[in-house]
Amino acid sequence: MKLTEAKQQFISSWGAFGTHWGINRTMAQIHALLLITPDPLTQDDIMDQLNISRGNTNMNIRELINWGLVERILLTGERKEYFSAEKDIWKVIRQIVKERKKRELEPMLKLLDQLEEVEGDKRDRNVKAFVDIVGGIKKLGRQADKTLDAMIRAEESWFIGNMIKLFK
Amino acid sequence: MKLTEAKQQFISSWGAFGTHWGINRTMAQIHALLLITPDPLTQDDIMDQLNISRGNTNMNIRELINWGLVERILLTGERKEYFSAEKDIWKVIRQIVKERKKRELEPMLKLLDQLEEVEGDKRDRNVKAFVDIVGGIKKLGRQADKTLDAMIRAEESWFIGNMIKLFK
DNA sequence: ATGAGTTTTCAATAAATTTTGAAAGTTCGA
DNA sequence: TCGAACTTTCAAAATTTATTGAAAACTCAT
Repeated sequence: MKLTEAKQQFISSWGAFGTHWGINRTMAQIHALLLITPDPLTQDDIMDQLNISRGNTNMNIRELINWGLVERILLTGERKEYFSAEKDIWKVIRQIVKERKKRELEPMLKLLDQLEEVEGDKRDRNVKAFVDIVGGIKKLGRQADKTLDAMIRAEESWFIGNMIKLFK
Repeated sequence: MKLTEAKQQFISSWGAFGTHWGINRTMAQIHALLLITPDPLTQDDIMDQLNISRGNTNMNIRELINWGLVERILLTGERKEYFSAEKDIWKVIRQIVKERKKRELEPMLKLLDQLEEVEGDKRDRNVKAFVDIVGGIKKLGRQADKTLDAMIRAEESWFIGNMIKLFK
């Protein structure tokens, strides 16, 4: 397989993959393109390579920057902004985990705390079923929260080493 | 908070949560409703409680069954089908992980194997960047695959116990 | 201060996804 | 075999989400 074709495949698959995880196709594709490109790219480079409009490109680059996955690079003497993605996949994963934890897991746990305080007799099977489920989700959520915290702090070698020990 | 209100909140939050993970709102809401309802429900019960059409209800129940999260229950002497969700959250999570692994991680790893065999001189920085990224994703993906396998096989107590030991 | 180069915004449009509901299909007791 | 009860399908409609592109805003060397 030629490099050009392989790149194309990678970008398109990464885009499709993203849509299964609540990330929009274009954002994932831009990320993919920046991942496999050793040098920083400008907005125009990205527009040209992915055939997307300026507005779309701009909006999704900014979103990637918000996620901490892409950084703006200013080359001295150049007017244009360049963009570059973190290439260390372990760092990428940790960054994504960190953001999703903050955006989704933490608010969810906060909500569950409130819902668990529902009024009513625990002997009512409806109340019991509700409290049991909410409690169960909370317990697992709390554990996930701690585990992910540790993962975010961990070094790749430490993490993988421990995982292998734990699960082999 | 009253039970009715709490249920409503839970269903609606679970639905919103689902959309961040590539799951459609209705499917997540039906799942939520079945989770917090101790007794099996019919299609009509679900339609009424969530205010959705028959077709929509039917389609999403079937999808939940495909995911192994809901089961069809036939009560003797009743014509109607009833539906009930697995209530053990740990089992629910394992089931979801198992399915997503099969549907997404495994095909992705297969693709990466192909892409890594790109033609070209490794001294070309473009080829090198591509191969490095693909290789890196593959390595982490492989580890995730193994780890998730172990998790799927694990008992909750074993899993959480180990996690606590590992990460505290 | 000017204006060429560049980035950002956002209303309009397009595309993708979800939902509806009526019709077709199935099942089963009598 | 019939038909009532129930389930499934799917084309059309509604809704949601993504994309465009032109205009506005910004930036900086002169």
